[in-house]
Amino acid sequence: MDIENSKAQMRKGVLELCILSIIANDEECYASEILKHMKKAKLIVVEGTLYPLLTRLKNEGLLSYQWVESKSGPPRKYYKLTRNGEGFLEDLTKAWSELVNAVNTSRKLK
Amino acid sequence: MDIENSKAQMRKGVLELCILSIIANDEECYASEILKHMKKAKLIVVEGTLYPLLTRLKNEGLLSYQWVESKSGPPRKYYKLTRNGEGFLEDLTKAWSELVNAVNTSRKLK
DNA sequence: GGCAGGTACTGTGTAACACAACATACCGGA
DNA sequence: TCCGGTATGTTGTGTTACACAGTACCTGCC
Repeated sequence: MDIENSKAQMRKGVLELCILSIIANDEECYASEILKHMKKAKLIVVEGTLYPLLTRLKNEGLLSYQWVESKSGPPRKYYKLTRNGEGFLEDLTKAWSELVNAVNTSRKLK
Repeated sequence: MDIENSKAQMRKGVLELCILSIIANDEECYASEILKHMKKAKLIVVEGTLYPLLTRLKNEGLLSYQWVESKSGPPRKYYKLTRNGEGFLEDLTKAWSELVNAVNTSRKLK
């Protein structure tokens, strides 16, 4: 195991949180936009990872989507958070900050 | 997927970092002590998770251990970081703070 | 018609952890 | 001496989620 692997491992756990956050901030967006945003935040993800995740979140009732015509290709699925999704994102955000605290605690524990 | 599942998922990625941090701070410790520390930091892990991980880290040359007699049971394996382990922990710590920044960025991105 | 680019989807593999059962060593009391 | 309980360490199986690479389809343009 090298450091790249460990970084990928840490990233895994927060994908859900990041994707929901990005959708929440954008009001509405489609997969390629999400990918761009994540890339901007230095969280590299590929399409094959993102699409199944979006589908799963939709099936769980956290996201809904809408087909929108595009001028430069096939129509796009614009996602937005459902009410459940908003609640879940709140819980997730709280869990995240608790985790950050827990990790920092374990790093200082004597 | 419920919130507990997501929390578990986030926790997975940081186990390595936490365990190495705890061992680094304690100079030397054995599995049960690590479990106690993690519990104190609200990072619940069970033995069946910890032991294989310690073995893996040892095989990768990040940890070394030493048998030490105990007054209240069988001998214990006291782990400590190797020089490689110290370097790896530094990298991991850096990766962690980068991740925290990345997540926070994605949460504020507009 | 065919080519290029953009968008969405799928199938297979891998890695890591959860869980539960098992193995061994030590100690104290009957 | 034997037995039970506790502390420590180990192993095997299952689940889950993501990576990766390939596929499908639509659109516009030459």
